[in-house]
Amino acid sequence: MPQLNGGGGDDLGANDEMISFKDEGEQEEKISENVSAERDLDDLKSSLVNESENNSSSSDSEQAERRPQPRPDLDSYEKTRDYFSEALRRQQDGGFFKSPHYPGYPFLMIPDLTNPYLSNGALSPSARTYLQMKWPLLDVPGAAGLKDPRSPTPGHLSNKVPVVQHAHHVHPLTPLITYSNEHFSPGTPPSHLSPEILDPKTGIPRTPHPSELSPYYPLSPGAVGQIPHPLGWLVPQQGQHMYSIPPGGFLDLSAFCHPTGIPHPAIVSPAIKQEPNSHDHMSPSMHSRKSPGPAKKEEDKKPHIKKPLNAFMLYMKEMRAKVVAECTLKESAAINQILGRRWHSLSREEQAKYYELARKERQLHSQLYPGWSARDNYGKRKKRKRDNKPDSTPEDFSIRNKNQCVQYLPSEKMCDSPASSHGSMLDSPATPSAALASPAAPAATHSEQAQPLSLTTKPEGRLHHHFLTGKPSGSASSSSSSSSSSSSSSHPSISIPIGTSGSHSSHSAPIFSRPIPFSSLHHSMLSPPSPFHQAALHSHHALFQSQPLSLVTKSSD
DNA sequence: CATCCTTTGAAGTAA
DNA sequence: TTACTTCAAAGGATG
Repeated sequence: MPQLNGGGGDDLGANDEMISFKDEGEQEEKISENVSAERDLDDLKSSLVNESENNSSSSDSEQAERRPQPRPDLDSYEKTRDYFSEALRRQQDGGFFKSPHYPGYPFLMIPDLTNPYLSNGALSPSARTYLQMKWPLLDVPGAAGLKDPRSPTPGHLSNKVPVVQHAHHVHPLTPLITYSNEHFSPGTPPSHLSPEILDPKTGIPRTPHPSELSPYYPLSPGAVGQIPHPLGWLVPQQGQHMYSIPPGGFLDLSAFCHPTGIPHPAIVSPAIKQEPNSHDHMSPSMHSRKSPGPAKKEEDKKPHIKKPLNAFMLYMKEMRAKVVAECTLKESAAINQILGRRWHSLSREEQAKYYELARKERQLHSQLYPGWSARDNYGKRKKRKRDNKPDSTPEDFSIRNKNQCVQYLPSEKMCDSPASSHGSMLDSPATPSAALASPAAPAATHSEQAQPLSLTTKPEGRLHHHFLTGKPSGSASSSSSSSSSSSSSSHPSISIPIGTSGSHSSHSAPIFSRPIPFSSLHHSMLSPPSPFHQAALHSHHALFQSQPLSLVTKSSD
């Protein structure tokens, strides 16, 4: 596996995270990434707050609360990481807990309870049961592993419930685990669970090496509780916990507590949103919860099978909690913007992971639901009215969007992008010029400002394909302006001719909306990401930088 | 209560 | 083939 961190890898991983929001002072980035990040977040928050303040000036309190505690999590990021590393090491040495590095990945999902793709009123899409296991795909200790070092502490564990299902906050990657295509065989009876490879010596389940592990381990609900879980905890997303603590569970909570002692913000909210219905086929105990309703009929008929999550969605699920924790933001729209930026700032390796996961999910999905087509879901969701009316002129775009002219994210101080100091990333940050160039910036009239941000990101939106996917997502071509804002999103598309070479049309090359400074092109993946790629890319690992994506771009002159 | 908002990516439809 | 739309998650905001 790609050893991303040769020794200092950890740091890189951490940096990645921290830098994401860097906006100004990239020069000092090295010096104070934390600070920078914090500041960024603060700005972000402030801006958001301001928004709300405008509406109602009540956020003082909010600000107040934020200030005092400048993201301890970040501060302790390193520590935490180390902490975990050490813990891991200990475990590997024979420690009782074999907790994986990734708090989130190591779980097995019990298929019975969970079809992530089934959702529908009656079927809770998300209720899932997990068992801990090693994440097959992410066995890249490097960046990935450190992804969430701050793993939240299980706020409240319950041994009463061997299987804690949680609704929305499922680990994003779990679905993959569940449906791992490679080993998935539709007909396989879920009876043998054998993920638990007992350590011959200790008798304690050890986490099998990915290679020896089938990602798909159907477990019967009953069995779940019996399997001694090494860890028994999971990184709750957004405050949820799903664990199954063995009766005798020696859960050394302290080990998973936030080193700082400061509870992970996410943990604060105990309110677990449980999907009311969750499963059609669930464990007996759960069954009692749900009374077969009328809905059932429909389900039987045609359960709503959700689309498999794409890479970004997977990423979102994973990171959302973190972002939420870091910021006081609550609005998903805002969070998503942040996530979008972070996404862009991810290194190739990291993105590749998600693409890979997404790919597998799709495969799995197709295996599970051979006949399913995305089309099936069309129209199920109320159609957004956002569609621009065809006739709407480009300027209209401002209209549609909204009502809320909320600028969710503050412009990251522009895109002065750090000049991409390192340009390494996939998206290499746009060169300032590019940003500037963006024509998009419609002269912002007030209304248009409504989405300043949007400009930001979206511009590329359809413009770029991901280097990894290589698949054209849309129109990259038209460079120009397209007039209409095409995308749904409302912003005029920016057509920034990509600088450098952009050209690569040839092999569907990824067209970065942003100039691609370096060779990225050259690895521009002709093919989907693979670990190998990652290795190749390794050299480029860079700190992610902020993304210029954004924001706003000032209007060009 | 339903939909919007917002993000990226995949897949669908229409031309 | 291109261009555009829809949906996937999420949860506060809005009508």
